[in-house]
This record gives sequence, C-alpha cells and structure tokens, in this order.
Amino acid sequence: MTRFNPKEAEPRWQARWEAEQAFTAFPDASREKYYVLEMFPYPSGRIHMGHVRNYTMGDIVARYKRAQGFNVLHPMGWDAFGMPAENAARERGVHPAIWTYENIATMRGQLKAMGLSIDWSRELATCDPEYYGQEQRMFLEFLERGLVYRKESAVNWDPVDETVLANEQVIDGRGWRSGALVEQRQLTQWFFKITAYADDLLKSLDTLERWPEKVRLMQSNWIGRSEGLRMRFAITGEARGLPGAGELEVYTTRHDTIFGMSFCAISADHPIALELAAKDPVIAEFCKQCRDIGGTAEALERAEKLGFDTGLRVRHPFIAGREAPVYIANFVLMGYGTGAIFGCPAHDQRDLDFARKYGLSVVPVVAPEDNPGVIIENDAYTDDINGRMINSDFLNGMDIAQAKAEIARRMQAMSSGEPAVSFRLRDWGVSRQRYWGCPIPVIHCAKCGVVPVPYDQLPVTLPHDVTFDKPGNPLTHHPDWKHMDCPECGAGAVRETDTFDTFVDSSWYFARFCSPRANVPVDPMEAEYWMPVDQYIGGVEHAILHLLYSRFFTRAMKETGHARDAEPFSGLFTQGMVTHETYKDANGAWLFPEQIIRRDGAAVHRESGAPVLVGKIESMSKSKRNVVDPETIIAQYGADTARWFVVSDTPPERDIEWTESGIEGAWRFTQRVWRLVDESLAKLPLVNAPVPDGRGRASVALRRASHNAITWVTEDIERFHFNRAVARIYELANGINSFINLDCTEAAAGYALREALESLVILTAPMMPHLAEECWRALGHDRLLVHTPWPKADPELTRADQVTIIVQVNGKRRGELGLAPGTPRQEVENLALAMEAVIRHMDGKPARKVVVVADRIVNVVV
RNA sequence: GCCCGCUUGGCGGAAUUGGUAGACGCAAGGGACUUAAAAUCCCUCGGCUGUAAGGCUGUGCCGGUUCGAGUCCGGCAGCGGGCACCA
Repeated sequence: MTRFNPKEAEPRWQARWEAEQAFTAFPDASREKYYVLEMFPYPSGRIHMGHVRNYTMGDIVARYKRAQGFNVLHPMGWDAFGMPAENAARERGVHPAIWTYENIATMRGQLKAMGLSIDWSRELATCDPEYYGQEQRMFLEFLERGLVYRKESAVNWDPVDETVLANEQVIDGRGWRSGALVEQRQLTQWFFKITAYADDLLKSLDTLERWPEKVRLMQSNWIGRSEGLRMRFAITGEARGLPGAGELEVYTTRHDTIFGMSFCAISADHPIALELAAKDPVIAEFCKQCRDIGGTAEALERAEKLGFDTGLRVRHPFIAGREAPVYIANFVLMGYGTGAIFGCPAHDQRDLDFARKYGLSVVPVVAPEDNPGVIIENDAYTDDINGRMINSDFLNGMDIAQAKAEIARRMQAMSSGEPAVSFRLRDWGVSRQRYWGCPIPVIHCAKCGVVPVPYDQLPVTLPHDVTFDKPGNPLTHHPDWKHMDCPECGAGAVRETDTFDTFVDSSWYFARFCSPRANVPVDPMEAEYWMPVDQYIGGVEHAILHLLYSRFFTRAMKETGHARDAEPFSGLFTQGMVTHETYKDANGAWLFPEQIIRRDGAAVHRESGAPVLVGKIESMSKSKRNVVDPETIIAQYGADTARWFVVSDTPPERDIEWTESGIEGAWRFTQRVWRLVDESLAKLPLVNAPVPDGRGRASVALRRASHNAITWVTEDIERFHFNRAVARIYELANGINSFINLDCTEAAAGYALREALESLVILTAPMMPHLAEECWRALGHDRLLVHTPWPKADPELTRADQVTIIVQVNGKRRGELGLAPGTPRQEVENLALAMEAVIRHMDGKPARKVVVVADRIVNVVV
C-alpha cells in the first residue's frame, strides 16, 4: 500500500500545470468567458489563513468553471502601495520599494504553493510605474471631464511627526506613534466627484442580482438618499447683517409636521453660528464644545443634547404671529442638508429630548389612525407613513403623504421652498501626504495655477532616493524632484507632492488585468471580452468603500471611454473570517496555538506544562497570537489538506474556526481518497471500457450514488455551498468504501467502481487539485485532469427504483412504506390504511381525511 | 438609538424551501487488527422511558395558521453585524 505524499506530488503537479500553461488565458470569441477574481492582497510579507480561504474559494470556482468549458480568467496581483511600507522604512531603514517587492516575492511563492489555477502572466503590482502611470492618465482624463476638483478639507495633523494621520492612526485623540494631541488642519485636497453618480450608484444596486442583499443594503444606507423640502423662514429681530439675507434655510423630510414646529436648530459650523461666535465668546465656546464631541458615533450617542439660544427668532410660514427660537445645537451637522433644521418634538425623538430639556412646546400634529387623541409623553410618534393630520389648520384630516404634498405646493407658491433630494454620500478625498503612493500628476505654477502634467510626460514616477529620517513627506523634502518648469509658461513651478489614497489603485485593477501590459489603461478588445468580473470574492469589510469606489471608478472610466459597462462586478460573494481560540498564560501574555498542547482535556504550555487559560474564539490576529501560519500547515499536511479544511463544514459566508482536529480530519480524508483509488486499481477495467451487460443490485446502487453525487456537488458549487459539496463527496467516499467491503462479484462491479472513483476524483478536484491529478493518473489517464470536462449526471441512473413514503396518523410518524416511485394515490392510501401501526393509532375511528403527497408522505386524519 | 441578520445534539452544521429533524464532519464511547503504538476498519452516539417492539418529548421563548411548522405569520428574549443624532 502506498501513501499520497503531498510534499513530493504537489510541486510536481504545479510544475506540470505551469509547463502546459494550463491557466494562461486568451480571449476567444468562440467561447463563453468567465472572469473569477478574489480581492488582491496587500503584500504584508506573508499570507494568512484568510487569504487561504479566500483564494481557495476563488480557485474552486475557477477550476469548476474551466471544467464546465468556460474560458476562465483568474489573475492575481498586489495592492502594493500603502503605509506599512513607509513604517518599515522609518523603523528599519529599508526602502519601501525593496520591502514591498521582497514581500511580493515571498507571498507569490506561498500562493504558488497553494496550487491556485492562476494566470501568473497577468500579475501586476499597483506600485509598478507601468500600472500607476495609466492611473495618472485616467486621473487627468477625469480632470478634463470635471470629475475631479480641489477644495479645502480638514486632516488629522500630528504636530510632532509633522505628518497627516489616517483615522485609524488617531487613538483617543493622539497620534499613534508620537502620542501628541492631534490637530485638525485645513489643506487643499483633490476630490473625486462620486456624488455626481449618487443616484445611479443607488438605483443600479437593484440590477446587481448576484450580490448579497446585505451588501446592497449597506451601500444603499451609505449613499443615504432622502427626499424632502428645502424651506426658508424669515428671521425676525436682529436679523440684519447676518448671512442669508435675513432668512434661515432648513432641510426637512417631515414638512407635514410644520404646524408642530417649536424651534429651529443650526449646526455649530453654520454660517450664522460662525458669525455669532465671532462676536460673542460665550457662543464661540459653546460651538467649540459641540465640535469637540466630534468623531465616533458612540461619543455622539452618549452626548447629551445641548442647545444655545441665539436670541434669533423665525416666523412660522403658516401661523401669523407665531415665532420659533433658533438654537445652536450639537446634534445638527453642517455636512448634511443645509446645516439647519426645524424641530417638531412630537414626531422626532431627538427633538423631543431637546424640547423637554429646554421647556419648548410639544404639539402633536400627526395621530395614529386608531388614536386620534394621541398624547406625547417621552416617546415621539415617529411613524412617517401611517397617520392622520391634527392640530394643523388646513392639513387636518389629510394623511402624511397628502400633507407633505400640500406644504410643498404652498411653500413653492410663496417662493419660500422647493423639493430637494439629499444624499449622505460625500465626495471622495484622494490626497494623501505620503511617499509610497501614486503621485498626483499635476504641477503648481505661480502664474498658471494648477497645470496637468502633459500626457507624454507620464508616468510621473516616484524618486527612489528618498530618506525617512525627517518627519513629514519625503517627496516634499527631496532636493529636486518637485522642481520643474511649468509646461505652459516655462517658469519655475513645483509638482504636487501628494499621492493617491490606495483605494484609487484598487478601484480599477480588475480592469487592468484584462491587459496588464497595455500602454493604455485598458485594451478595449481585451476588456470588451473579459469585463465585467463574473464572480468577485472577498471580505465583507470591503462591502462599502472599496466596492463603491470601484463602482464609481468604472462609471468614470465609461465616461472617458475605458469601460463599456458601468458595473464592474456582476457577481459578488463575501466570505467569513478565520477564527481561532485564544490562549493566555498565568501572567496574561498571549500564547501561540503551537505553544499549547492538550493534556487530560486541559490546555497546558507545551514546554513548561503550566496551565493555560483558554479564551474566546476570535478572528486570527497577530496581536492576540491566535494565528496559524499557512506555510507551516502546507509544509506539514500539504496544500490540498489546507484547502479542503477551509471549505469543509462551515458555510463560506460564515466565520470558520480553525482547529487542530479539523485539519487532521481533512488530512485523513486526503489519504482515504488515495487509498480507495490505490486499493481498487487491480479490480478495475481499462479506461473507457464499455458498460458491461450484466447488472447487479450493488453495482446499480453504486452507480446511482456516483450520479447523485455529480448532481449534488455541481449544484452546491454553483450555489457556493462548498460545505455541502464536501459532505456529498464524503457520502460518495463512504459508498465506495462500503462497496469495496462487499467484495462484490457482479459483472458490472468493476465498471461501477471505476465510474465511482473517477467521479470522486473529478468532484474533489476543485478543492484538492493535486491529489486529484495524482489519482487520475493512477486510474490510467494520460490527459491532465485540468483538461477533463466536468461530468454530467445520467437522469436514468439517479432515478430511484424505490421511494420511502412516510406514514403519519394525525401528523405523527407511525411507519413507512417502500414503494415504486409514482405509485398511485389510491394505492398508497390503501396500503397505509392497512398498516398495523396505522390501524392501532386510529383507535377504531374512521379516517376523516387522508392527505397523500406523491412519493413523499401519507397523513391519515381521524 | 435606528437598520439588518442569526438562534437546530457535546461542537461545526444538513434538512431537496411546508412533508422522515439531526445528512456529512469533528469530538466522545465500545470493539477488531497489532507484542505494542500509530494507521486503518466495524459499531454506538438529542433527551426521557422500556428487556424489547415501541412510546413520549425535542429546532431560543409565548401564541397563531395548517392534515402537517426548524421552515409561514404575530409578539418576546438573547447573540452578532452595519450605521448616520442625516432633519
């Protein structure tokens, strides 16, 4: 008996696939294409289990679709710009480019060891000038089209490191490295006009039928479209001299509640608030307090609703003589609507809390249909669909929709308001004050202003000779890189030293894969053929930003002639994370899983034998040390075992727990498949032997098991139910095992066994491709399994010759009947009524009703 | 606070979408082989009850619809995720 040795076999098959260029993709109009893509990795240095799971799933789809006859594109690249490279440069003195390309080399080797069916000839890294030069070209085209603009925007500024910090680098208001208090600084920055597509990005979500509902909902909420009314109130009293010519403009979606208005509130950043703050230090102090809450949702959540009465009053548009006070309030945001609201406490919880605090009136104006005399205590009536207007003059008796329409009509007639649509979505700021990113290809000239770098001077490449010994951006410190002559007037000018947000790089790489070496962003012929991505796979953490930016970018590319379709990904799957138990020693220090062994059911330290505290199961992270290194696992068990484990048992969209016993179970199965094949070889007829005439019960049953497995596994892979596919494969293996144990002498036994083993091998191949090739060759095939078509189940063989019909009395199972499929109802009923157990449970009563579901169930009701 | 989602044995999870609840795997227990171990193979495995055949019960909790509910409806609880005090 031999064993399957992955250490020897896996590299051998990988070399063979490479030699045959089995995964190199060429456009071929005569064949249907299928583009499978997993989110490309950041080259951090080593792959982790999340990558293994992600790329295994993509590879299953790629190999399956290839076997189904599709022309498959399955590329790989590197999201190679970003801060960790600069951190490494500062901490260890290694140049970001060197650090990055070395990491890429390591990780490429690790991914290749997984046996992924990737077209490596299309590999790209976003830090290749060949790649980012085309990105710069598209930026300039977007600029020409008005899809890009500059404006002032605040950044987190670390005064000690003299650098801009990303939000995640600000911890409790301090810089992560320096510990200095972070300041807000205004910088002029570049923005992509994603809001220009807000409506389309929202509406088109409906067309993305093969996206998870959850992701579409998250994007929809993020875009946050609302329809309302912008309305202006006359300011009375000290209105003169204030911005807005004595009017306060508010935005509301509940204009139906105008008769319940008891105050207005403006943001601390509203022009009126700024003006007042400039004159009054008390107001200035209050505004500062409001801003200081800032930041996280949680902080805002806990903050008490605070207001400052400005002394201003606005006139109610429909009630003569009625006025409402204007407050500056900490819960009104300048960035949304007009930065001002009117408060109707009876129908908005925040407004109600605010009104109670400041003793403002609470007048209900909408009543539930079943409670016209509604009284508001501590809960606002916030239903904005069902209700009838009360206490509202000419609106009384209308429903909410009618009331909204009437107010909109009247406000428009008075030229005091108009319908308005608001979005939560804001334009995408892409400027980063960093070295290791794509340079923004513009020049600042004292005379000509912002001048685009001429197309023939692209790419603007990063200078290699930079130093990281000073705080701040090395590009601005570089002695000569930024200095140049203005392309328009020839005078001395400076380059932009900001680089792009790395989300820009990842917003079009999927299109670049179609033609990674082209001297245009995308080769139209290749892109026409391959795009869109048919199946995109990645973590749900990218559900909003990366996917939304990519959808925007593809629209912008469409407008500049680089894309045919607006949507880049027609199918999306978001996979769960890989988790592991956590371990701590007596001192509370985290321990690696390999430092732990189980002794008498208790976890102890491998070397010292000291007891170990087993903590929660959490997603693998270096900080908690609950990580298992894929390279170690592959060295120990082989890639196939690792691949098999990460898709077994747990549905792909859920978090999977990595366990030692689980990987051992997967390892046992690889050996089991090999053994079933190896031990059967002597009993098998030749490849392609004709179907023998003789039949036999056991052989027919085995053939049915094979064809059922083909049916089920095919369906399960199509539907991303890899864990079920795995279960079906186990069932087939169990069936083959039982058949072998029978030592069956039927004429068809050998044929049935070969068919079963070949089915097992082919169905297993997407998950365990090396083992499958090894078995395939052992079974006598010369042609590679990767070139072998996916099998089709024969419906003749899957049809059961007998079905089990459950017999119930009053809905309780009392027995079963084994009958030929399609047995007539009456016959089934008669047989059921004649059963001893049925008669017993009918207790002498007559059957009131007999429900017969064909081939399924009989229910006798007494 | 709002919006989603989930809740099935010791564990991960199945259940052809209203028709045998617990497939398959892991763990556990028993047995075979072996000098022994490993590997492998066979058997048992929701709970209660019974010598057995069987019976009762069981999919977070309460109620409803139905001949029949893990699945559909209403309410509640717990857990997880998303977010925006968004007017």
